[in-house]
Amino acid sequence: MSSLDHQRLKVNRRRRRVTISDVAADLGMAKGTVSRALNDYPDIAPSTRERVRCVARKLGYRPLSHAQAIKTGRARSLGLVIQLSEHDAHRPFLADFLAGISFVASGEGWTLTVATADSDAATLSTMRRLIDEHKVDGFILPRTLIDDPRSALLKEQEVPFVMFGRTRDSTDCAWYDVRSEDSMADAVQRLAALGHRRIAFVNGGGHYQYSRLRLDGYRWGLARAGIEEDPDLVLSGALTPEAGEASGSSLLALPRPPTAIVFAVDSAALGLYRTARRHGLRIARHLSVIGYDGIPDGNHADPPLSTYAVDIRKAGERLSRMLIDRIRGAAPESLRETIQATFVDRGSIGPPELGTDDLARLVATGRFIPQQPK
Amino acid sequence: MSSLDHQRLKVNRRRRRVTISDVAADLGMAKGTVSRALNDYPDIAPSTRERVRCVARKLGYRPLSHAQAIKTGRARSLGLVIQLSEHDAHRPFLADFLAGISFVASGEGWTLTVATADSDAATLSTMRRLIDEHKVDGFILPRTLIDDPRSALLKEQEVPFVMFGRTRDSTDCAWYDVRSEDSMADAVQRLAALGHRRIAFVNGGGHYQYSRLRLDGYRWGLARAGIEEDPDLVLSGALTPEAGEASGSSLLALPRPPTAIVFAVDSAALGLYRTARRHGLRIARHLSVIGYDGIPDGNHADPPLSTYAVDIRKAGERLSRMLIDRIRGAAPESLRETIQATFVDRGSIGPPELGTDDLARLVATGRFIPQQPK
DNA sequence: TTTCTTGCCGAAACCGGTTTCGGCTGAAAC
DNA sequence: GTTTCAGCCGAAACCGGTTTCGGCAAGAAA
Repeated sequence: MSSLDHQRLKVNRRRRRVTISDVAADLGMAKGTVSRALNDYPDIAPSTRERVRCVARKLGYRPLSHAQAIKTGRARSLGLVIQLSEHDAHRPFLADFLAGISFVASGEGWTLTVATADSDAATLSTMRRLIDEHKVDGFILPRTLIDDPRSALLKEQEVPFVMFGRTRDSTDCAWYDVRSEDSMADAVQRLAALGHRRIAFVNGGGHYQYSRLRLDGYRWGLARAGIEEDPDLVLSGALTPEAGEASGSSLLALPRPPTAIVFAVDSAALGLYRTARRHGLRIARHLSVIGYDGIPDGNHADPPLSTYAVDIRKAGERLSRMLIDRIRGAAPESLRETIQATFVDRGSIGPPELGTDDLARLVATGRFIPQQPK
Repeated sequence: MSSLDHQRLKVNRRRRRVTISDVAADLGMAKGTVSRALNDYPDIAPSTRERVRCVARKLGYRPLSHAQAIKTGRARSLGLVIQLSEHDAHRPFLADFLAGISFVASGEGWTLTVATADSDAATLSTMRRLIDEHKVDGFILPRTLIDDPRSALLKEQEVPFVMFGRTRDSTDCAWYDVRSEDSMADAVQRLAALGHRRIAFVNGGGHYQYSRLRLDGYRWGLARAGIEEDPDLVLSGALTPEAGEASGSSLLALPRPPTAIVFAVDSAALGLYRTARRHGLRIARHLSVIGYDGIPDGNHADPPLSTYAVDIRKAGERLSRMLIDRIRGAAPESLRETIQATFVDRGSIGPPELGTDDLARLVATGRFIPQQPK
């Protein structure tokens, strides 16, 4: 490389970028040939391909992604619209989720476009904008609902997508999901194995697909443990510590309260600690509790909350991988995976120290008087 | 609109998108004229502009962002590279931060491109890739270091950026920052007003700019309260609960332990609760503690951690706004803002029940103060 | 009336790539 | 010695926009 070339390189670096024409000129070839060589077209001689590669590297050529996109119709970008209206048990995991997605995407030379929205309508209109301007080639849909309007939109617009979580109608859908129902069943069986017979279940929000599944799991667990379901012991709609606290209170106010409670959501489970404190009960000794999600807060509770942890980073990686495959033309049916959460016992469960009747008496005579024993 | 047009519209919606040429053809104009009309060029008659607007809307025309980018050199995308190796006090806030950025960006028709990295080197190479492929027009730099290699790179490449946090050399830098030093000073003064004279400070990581500033703030606070600094009472490097717990232990082991501790980082402050529990001390009664960040976990501690909360969503909004202005040509010097965190007293501070000597004796004798039964 | 603006728009170049098409070359087949 | 046919590459069209430039018409100035 002559010193003049060096100079030009410096100047290019500053003001003008190295284009494919620069590479072609340096090689004395047509720019179309350079493009084909770099994109592994079969009608390019291996020696030529190598020569082109070499010069391109030497000049520091990087194709302009949007210049490619205009002809290929591919922005090489994955879309993720995060809706953060409500409780958001996934909030603490967002960083890991993004890390997983971004890791795989970067490896393939793709990028991640993130937007946020505060309602279903806003989510849809944001997605529509991203589609219209063709900012992204496909979407990852977190937190799938039972009937998800997003998948309807994307199917209609023929935009590829993958879902994190299953949905009711999953025709033409690719998805990745954690089999939380299995964890719920596992939780019940563990508690039963410790000697619990009155095991309650506090579910999360109703319109999420996972709520339905987790309730199923709870029932399987009961069935396998040979325990008959008591409808009084099943509550739902608890996504926050406050709601969890309230659920706990009403369960303890029952004539025959549970000695163990399975929560579908960790953050609700944390609310039970307050309930227990108010009643002078010790978690694990008087009242066993298992959550689900593996949120970090659980570690700071006393005793730390036993829960099922989800490898959310891996979920991001897999979803990213699947979406890219999907965009490249893979059939949605071929892109479906489930995984298990892993149980982490941090000490919030144990054999019941008191039976349900003793527990009821303790609660009743405590500082807190239950509303009305029915 | 004829039914044939309707048909074509449908077909377009499906397979081919509406291009500017379609709009031009419908109007019987040149596509250049349409482009100028839509972009508010002055050499277009108002009536024509209106007519073009109308037809464009009718046909549902949306310009392809990367087709524009090729000529304008603007991808209309903001870049954010998140580095999540270490403690990450900002992790719980990531969602809000993204929401803030995304909110303003969307409003201007821009998008947010997010990438993650696990080291300084990876961060830089990721940024380089985004620059080379011109995926983004500028960057938001979170967690500014004292000497930040990212700003060096961006200055050299002449890529616009805004920093969240100040840095040592801020020439040509736009930034937004929370004056955490003021909060530290405020914390010390509050504690002094409650009667504390032995007030310790546990700092965060050394290479962050904020660590230096917060230490300054602590000192101002001492000076204003008329307390002389005791070097024994200043520790640093505590970013996690574990580190906070250790810092707390070593402070309590001093001959004249502090009766109050100011932490630069909430998550470290939470570690002190464990220390206190181990020593049978009650937070607020025997040991006052103030943190900084306002992480949600603090709410679940017992008693909840008093801290300084930062409006991270607003920070995202402002940074987004500033970066867009910067990309549009505003001078970096004109884009600098600071804001105050707000104190939230949740009950982890109070007047010292014991003097430093009594406290030392209590810790030394290891006499456990039983928790009073309900 | 002629000339000079000025306003407005069409035509075409351009941006930086990709893809199609056709022609040239050399070796194998006839 | 032709003919055929890959293999390989150049030329040019194309993608969907933006921007430059020049020309026409109407109105103002001479």
